[in-house]
Amino acid sequence: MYAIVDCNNFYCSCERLFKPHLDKQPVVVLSNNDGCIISRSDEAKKLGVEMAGPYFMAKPLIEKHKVAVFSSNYNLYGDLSWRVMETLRMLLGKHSVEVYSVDEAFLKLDIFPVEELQAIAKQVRETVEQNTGIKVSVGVAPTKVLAKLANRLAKKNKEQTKCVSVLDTEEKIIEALQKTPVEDIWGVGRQYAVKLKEDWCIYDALQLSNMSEEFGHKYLGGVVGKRLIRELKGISSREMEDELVSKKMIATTRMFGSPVGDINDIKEAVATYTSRAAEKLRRQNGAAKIVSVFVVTKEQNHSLGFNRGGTISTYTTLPVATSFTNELIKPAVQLVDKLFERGKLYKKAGVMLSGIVPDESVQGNLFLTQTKNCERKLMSMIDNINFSQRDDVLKFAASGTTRDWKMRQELRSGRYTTRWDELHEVH
DNA sequence: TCTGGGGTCCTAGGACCC
DNA sequence: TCTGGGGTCCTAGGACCC
Repeated sequence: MYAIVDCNNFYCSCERLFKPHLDKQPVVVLSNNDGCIISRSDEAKKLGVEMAGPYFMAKPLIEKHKVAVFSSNYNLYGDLSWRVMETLRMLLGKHSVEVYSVDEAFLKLDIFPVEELQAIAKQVRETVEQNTGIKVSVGVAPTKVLAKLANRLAKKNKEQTKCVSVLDTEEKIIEALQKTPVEDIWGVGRQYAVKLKEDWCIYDALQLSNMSEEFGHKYLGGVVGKRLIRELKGISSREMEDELVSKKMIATTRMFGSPVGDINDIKEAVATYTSRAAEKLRRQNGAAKIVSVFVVTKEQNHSLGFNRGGTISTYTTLPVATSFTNELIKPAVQLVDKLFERGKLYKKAGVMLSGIVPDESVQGNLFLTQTKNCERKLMSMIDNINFSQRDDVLKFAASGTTRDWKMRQELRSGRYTTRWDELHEVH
């Protein structure tokens, strides 16, 4: 049996932890650049504030009901996430915990008798709340997909379920399948949902679970779809995965605070994003061989509806994989010259590092020149200082100093748990 | 005026090889 | 008139996730 543990309205809960007067008050958290709404408290949901909706469109509603609004504060969320995951590892042993996202983890519960699962799930929920202040919901079932389904139902009906739902009998599974619309199944996105309903008249998970594996393979993305159908039938087909220690691709991309038309601003932004991506690369002891850069133009199109704008990208392959910021910034900035067109306005840029290999020489390498080893020490010093002081105390000149393009983040709360100078004060 | 960021996996199709 | 079969590797693009 598997469990999925999912933090309730995670980002909003993090904000509330340090602002207890907001308990029971509507709260929302915005995406980067204060663009969209990415987390809502139950009260905000009830008011009709929509998930992933643009902030400016929800603003009248938000102001009318005095909803508390926060820019996203990833330092805070990341740290609280770590505390939640540590609690789970402490309870079940680290080999039974798979961190799936910042606010979700799968647990493998095979060692427990089925009749104890309800109590265990309850204990998990209570311990996490006790230790971290974060409320979670727990769904338990024979497969990961069914566990997600259980979790969703637990959350939907908090009073009755107390945020715990265990599908330990055939009847409970069928009932849960029946109650789940096809678009709410984990692994069915917008496209497939439309196709299932329009082409096949499949509206709920029970109907989908009665389809054949071949159907899944043919119409829901090959082996992925086949696996999905099997999981719905109760045949576990997604095992626990090892924690993804090394990423295959590392990206840093941002919207600009306002549209940018100056190539030098774009170069500064790209240099900054490259520095950040290189930091992530070094954290996993990797070195990258491919540097890609993309820019997104601001659409001149005034037609109704939201236009995603055109993305233009290009990449370069380095002769030798590297993790040194300076060696990555140079090619990245050169790529901007290839992409930039004078007279156009840009709203976003990004850097991606791929072709990632383990940086063998990280332990020191006899054949490495002395200067390389010096550079490596320099990089690790920069990382340490930036980490312990504040972001970007030390940066490369190419990143610029004025940063006119920097994203908006006007409503961010303090980084209470990761910065001494922003420690929460109680008066 | 104003719509995020960071990932994964899979498939199809082309280039190339023997 | 008529021109194989099997494999690998790479890339672009689509779908999904939170």
